[in-house]
Amino acid sequence: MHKEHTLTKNQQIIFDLIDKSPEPMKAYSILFNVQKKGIKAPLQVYRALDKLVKIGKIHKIESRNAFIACHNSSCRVAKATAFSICEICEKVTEISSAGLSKYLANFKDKDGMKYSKYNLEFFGLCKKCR
Amino acid sequence: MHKEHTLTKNQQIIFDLIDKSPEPMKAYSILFNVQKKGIKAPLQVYRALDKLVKIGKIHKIESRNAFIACHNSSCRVAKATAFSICEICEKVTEISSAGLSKYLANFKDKDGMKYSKYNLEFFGLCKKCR
DNA sequence: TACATAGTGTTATATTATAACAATTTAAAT
DNA sequence: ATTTAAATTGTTATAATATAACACTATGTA
Ligand SMILES: [Zn+2]
Ligand SMILES: [Zn+2]
Ligand SMILES: [Zn+2]
Ligand SMILES: [Zn+2]
Repeated sequence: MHKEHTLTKNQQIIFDLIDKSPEPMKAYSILFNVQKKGIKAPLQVYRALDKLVKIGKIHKIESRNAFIACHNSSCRVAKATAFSICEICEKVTEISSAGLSKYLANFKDKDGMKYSKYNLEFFGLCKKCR
Repeated sequence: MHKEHTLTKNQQIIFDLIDKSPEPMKAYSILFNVQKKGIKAPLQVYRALDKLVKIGKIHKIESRNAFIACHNSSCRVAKATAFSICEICEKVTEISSAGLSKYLANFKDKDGMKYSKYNLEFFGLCKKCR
């Protein structure tokens, strides 16, 4: 059993927004959307995002500078993430494949080193766009 | 045999700089370093970087917004990249593993879709920092 | 209570990246 | 050789992304 993090007000507002979004959200788009709830400055957004990433509630899509809610109960730690990204419609899906995560968690580089943390982004065309 | 790209003056200057650097370089650091050679504006740097990335001479380390020269003859196409990143000293190494690239090139998601393009970033501590 | 840790609100600023436009160079195609 | 298209350049301005610094408040814990 892992520890549940109680989100603060700002964290909850921002998580809810991202969680409801069908697509990854960018920081300033988040800011725009939560201004009516009293979150007025970029830092307030970035601080909440940092924390949410740290506890694994959301992930950052590095190639897009955007954030997506985690729907994969197995990666609460935010340390091993994989996504597929459509290069046309920008749809992003978190990949949850036991085989893939096992392979990557066990991967050793030339020096025999293992890495417990990674981020993988696949690019292609989604079903709709093909 | 693949086509050799003849670099333009700006592209060559910027590639040489990145290629000689022991660590990934950021765009504005590149700009600072090439100003004495007549490249004065960010756009001149970004345009060269875009092209160099496209032809696979350099790669972008997405999580660091930095650029590294490719020393892996097998990924000229810039479509399948993997790196290890030290979270302390920020050393970045391009991973060239036939097994890994084969596994990822053949990976199919839940819908049976394959992806020919991907970027993978491993995080950990390098030998020196452990 | 006292202390430490985390979160907040705010202003200002740093860093990363692109828009828009005019001119020039390069490589092909006729 | 001349025309044409594509790529590159130079330039100014601006957009988008992210952090520094400071004073203050809330929360948990000893
Ligand atoms: Zn996840
Ligand atoms: Zn799509
Ligand atoms: Zn490479
Ligand atoms: Zn290191």
